[in-house]
Amino acid sequence: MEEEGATTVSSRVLAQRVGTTAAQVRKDLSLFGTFGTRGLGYEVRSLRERLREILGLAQEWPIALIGAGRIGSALFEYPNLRRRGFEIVTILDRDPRKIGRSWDGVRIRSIDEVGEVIERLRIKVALVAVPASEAQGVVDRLVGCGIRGILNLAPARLRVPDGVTVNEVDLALELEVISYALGARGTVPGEIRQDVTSDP
Amino acid sequence: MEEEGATTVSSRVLAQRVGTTAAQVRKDLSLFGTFGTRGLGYEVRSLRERLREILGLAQEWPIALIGAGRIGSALFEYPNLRRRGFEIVTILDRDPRKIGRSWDGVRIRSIDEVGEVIERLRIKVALVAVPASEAQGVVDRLVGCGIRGILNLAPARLRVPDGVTVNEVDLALELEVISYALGARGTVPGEIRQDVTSDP
DNA sequence: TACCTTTTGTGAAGGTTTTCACAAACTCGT
DNA sequence: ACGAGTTTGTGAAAACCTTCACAAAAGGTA
Repeated sequence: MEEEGATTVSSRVLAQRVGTTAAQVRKDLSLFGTFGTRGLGYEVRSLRERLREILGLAQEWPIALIGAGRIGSALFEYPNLRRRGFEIVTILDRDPRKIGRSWDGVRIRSIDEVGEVIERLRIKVALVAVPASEAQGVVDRLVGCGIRGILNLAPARLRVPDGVTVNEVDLALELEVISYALGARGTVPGEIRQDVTSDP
Repeated sequence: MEEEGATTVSSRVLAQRVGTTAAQVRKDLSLFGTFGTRGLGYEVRSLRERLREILGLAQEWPIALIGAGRIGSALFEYPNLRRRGFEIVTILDRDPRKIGRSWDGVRIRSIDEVGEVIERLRIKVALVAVPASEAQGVVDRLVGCGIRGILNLAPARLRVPDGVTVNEVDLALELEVISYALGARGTVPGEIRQDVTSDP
């Protein structure tokens, strides 16, 4: 919206863009303080800035990529991560044939160096892209070295201690969600919705 | 559990495995019918079979992969999709240098053939892995050809008509969720939980 | 068969989230 | 400076979801 030249935006327009209702937008924002001006709406630039603060996106996050296979490679080349403030600053793998190579200037290191690297680069978040069978072991080591957040792409349910945040992405599961939605003949609880705003 | 030799399982054990409560498991299942035997629990094999039916996973789903770039390639090689009943049976791209090549026996075709291919192979679900700027255009064509479900990996918000199911996966967004969770000083609504069962 | 144990299925209670609706606060044009 | 027109922030109501708790139904045992 900033790039489109808008200086101000209403809850109704925001809701339309993100697919929810105006009341929801206002309630959600109100949980963090008061952002808008009555009769006018929200000032785009300052709203953006305050949301960035709240979401913890005012800083750059250095990321460790664990697993230099197909998926790891695709993630590394994915330009969107960097654009959104997440930079993969180290790559760790187990395979001796990969260790020592570089991707675009970033050395692939042995997973055994995990502690040293994480401390030196002050890494708090890791992207785990290893086979499912190795995921739990890798995660245990990461947590042991002080990693606080993990985005897990391996189709494995991970156990982590309190205080560590795990977010799982399982593409097969996402396809299963679609499969269920398509199969739902008639009306079944849990149908996929595509909401549109409606406020006076 | 079937592989582990269990023939029967209680709601409590199921809950532990998936990270919820026994009551929740029972309520959820009860929405679709009655599955268990009082005093004994659920028969593993038949529960699995009925859940597969409900989720629409009793069939194999042929999938169209749109976009033969890095991400498309990683998806294609991702063994988990096939294991879970989703098989990529055609690959479509726009780049003439890629069209005509094959990945593991699957020809990369021109996006212009989309209608013909989808009809011939009876494809209902597509995996969209194209740049964000092209996503909406591609999706419009897919929907026009009768695609009913889309798993979108492009970081773009898609508009589709009613009756088409879209599921978006945005890795940067998932990292932002972690960023927020780590930043949350003290207790803030929406904290990440790691539930464990507790039932008498 | 009778009784004890286990575990489901499910109303009711409790809790959370979303929507409604409106006073208060602001802008803008005159 | 004033009045008409917007739009926020938010209590209250409605909707939704989860947990509780227990009768009912089964298996096992003697």
